[in-house]
Amino acid sequence: MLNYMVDQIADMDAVFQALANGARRNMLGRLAETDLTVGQLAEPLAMTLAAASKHIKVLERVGLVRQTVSGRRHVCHLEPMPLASAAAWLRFYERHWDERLDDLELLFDSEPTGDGEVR
Amino acid sequence: MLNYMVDQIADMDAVFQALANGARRNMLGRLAETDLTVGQLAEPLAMTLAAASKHIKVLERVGLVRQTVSGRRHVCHLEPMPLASAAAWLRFYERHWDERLDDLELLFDSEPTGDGEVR
DNA sequence: GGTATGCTCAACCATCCGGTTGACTATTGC
DNA sequence: GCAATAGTCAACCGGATGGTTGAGCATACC
Repeated sequence: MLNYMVDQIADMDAVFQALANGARRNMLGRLAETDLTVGQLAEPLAMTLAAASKHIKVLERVGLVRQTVSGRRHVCHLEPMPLASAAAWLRFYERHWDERLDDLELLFDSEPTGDGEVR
Repeated sequence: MLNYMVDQIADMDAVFQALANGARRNMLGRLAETDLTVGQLAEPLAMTLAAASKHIKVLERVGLVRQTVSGRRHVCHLEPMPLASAAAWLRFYERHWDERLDDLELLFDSEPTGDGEVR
């Protein structure tokens, strides 16, 4: 019943699209620590303020960021729920990569001279 | 140390980009059940074989699908590891949406006439 | 009041994306 | 051998993306 809410927050295409950009993932990562202004988000990202502002609007449109104006500063806040729905989609495939990793471990275990060093 | 391998498989941008399309996610979902040919993957997806072929190539480029030719049929096989690296990136944010869901539950618990029905 | 700061908006540009069509290759079945 | 089947490839097209510049608008500071 909570899952229903999680799934409805934004459509998958747009969420994954929003995540398909390093600058935006960088922003999300830093917003996970604390709220930041547009300028602070832009600062380490070799691009103009206008470009950063557009990235933030992409994140806002899919519900990943909420922006509140405080004086002349626009403060951004992480809204994590769309990430939960993306994670939920991925979780369906977990058994597949688990099997794959089990196979790998089996391979390592049967390695005769293995000392933990991979290659 | 296995994580190292998982993270290296493909760059995040491309993986999330590949997932940012419903047709491609549909393909992955069905490949999770069983291997399928290009034609079988295309069949339920209102688009030409050529378009489907291009989607499959996107999935191949990021390592999500491996294609083997068998006669005139091209059989596609799910390669799940890039999904694991996407999931790993998302897992970092899990605590955020967990907190958020806890807040929601708290809200529901304090609801005076709550009977479990969400609107 | 006047100037610097923080940010948005609109216009523009090059590139990418998702789709089509048409031509082509290779296999299969009669 | 010939026609049908299964796919790929290249060219093209319209719309989305990711960036820039320049203008404009509030707010903060002296």
